[in-house]
Amino acid sequence: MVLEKLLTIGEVAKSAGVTVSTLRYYDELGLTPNVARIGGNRHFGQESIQRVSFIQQCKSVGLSLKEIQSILDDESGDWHELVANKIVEMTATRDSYKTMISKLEAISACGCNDPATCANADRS
Amino acid sequence: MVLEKLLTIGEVAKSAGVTVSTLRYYDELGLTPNVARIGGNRHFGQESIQRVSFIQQCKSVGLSLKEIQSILDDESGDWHELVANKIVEMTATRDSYKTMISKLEAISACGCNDPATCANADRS
DNA sequence: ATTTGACATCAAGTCGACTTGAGATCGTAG
DNA sequence: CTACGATCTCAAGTCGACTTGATGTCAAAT
Repeated sequence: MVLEKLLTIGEVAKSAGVTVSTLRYYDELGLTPNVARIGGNRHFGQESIQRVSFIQQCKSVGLSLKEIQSILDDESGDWHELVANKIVEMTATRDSYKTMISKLEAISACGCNDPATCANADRS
Repeated sequence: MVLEKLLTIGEVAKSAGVTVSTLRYYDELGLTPNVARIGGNRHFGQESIQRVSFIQQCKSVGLSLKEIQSILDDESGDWHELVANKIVEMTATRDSYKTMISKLEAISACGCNDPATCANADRS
């Protein structure tokens, strides 16, 4: 393989769109492997940018850092199950969202201005 | 109107499926209006149960207590906009979820076991 | 008379994901 | 050699939504 240029923490931060403190925090948690120390300073492989972006994507859909870690570290294929469960969860959330929307819209039409107790809201 | 029986904090907690501490906390934030004090003790109107359940529903779709408060307190119709924005947000989340799923499934098929950097993942 | 149970207040603790701040050190340009 | 910006560590702070703990009051049951 070709020698790849290692990146400073600042470069990774800029490319991945996170702060350097966040990167140190991730490193501390072991979310970024292959971090070389040269004179105390961290040096990241190129793949780190993709990896950190992936973490952000996962976070944006509601995964915790712990869950993300178990996906990234997985040796056993467990993340398939984890992801499957998350899909179910997410679908449920979407459904209750729909319910709430129509509830609110019914109340909106009613004009009573009390979302919580409006009679129109009961056709769930 | 008919005289309604007021409920103790314990009764509301049981019916709405939350702890009494949570109810005290909500009361402190002003999320439960019409709380009468009789000899120091809180007494809630019947509607409190629906109201608290409504709050739980909203929370479950990702609204913060502040946002919920602005829906419940709203005089001006602003909550329509708030809800509309949340729908957009939620839809976006769902979309990125889909993207992530197919990404993970592609990697799963590949077997390289590095979700973050798998080449198969790039057909976003 | 005392114990029990439900209620009260108030301060402090918890958890996750960071951020902020203080003070030290690295690496490079002049 | 010095100055500068980027980096380092470590401790503490932040925010939201509660929970936990200490301590106190009150009414009803034993």
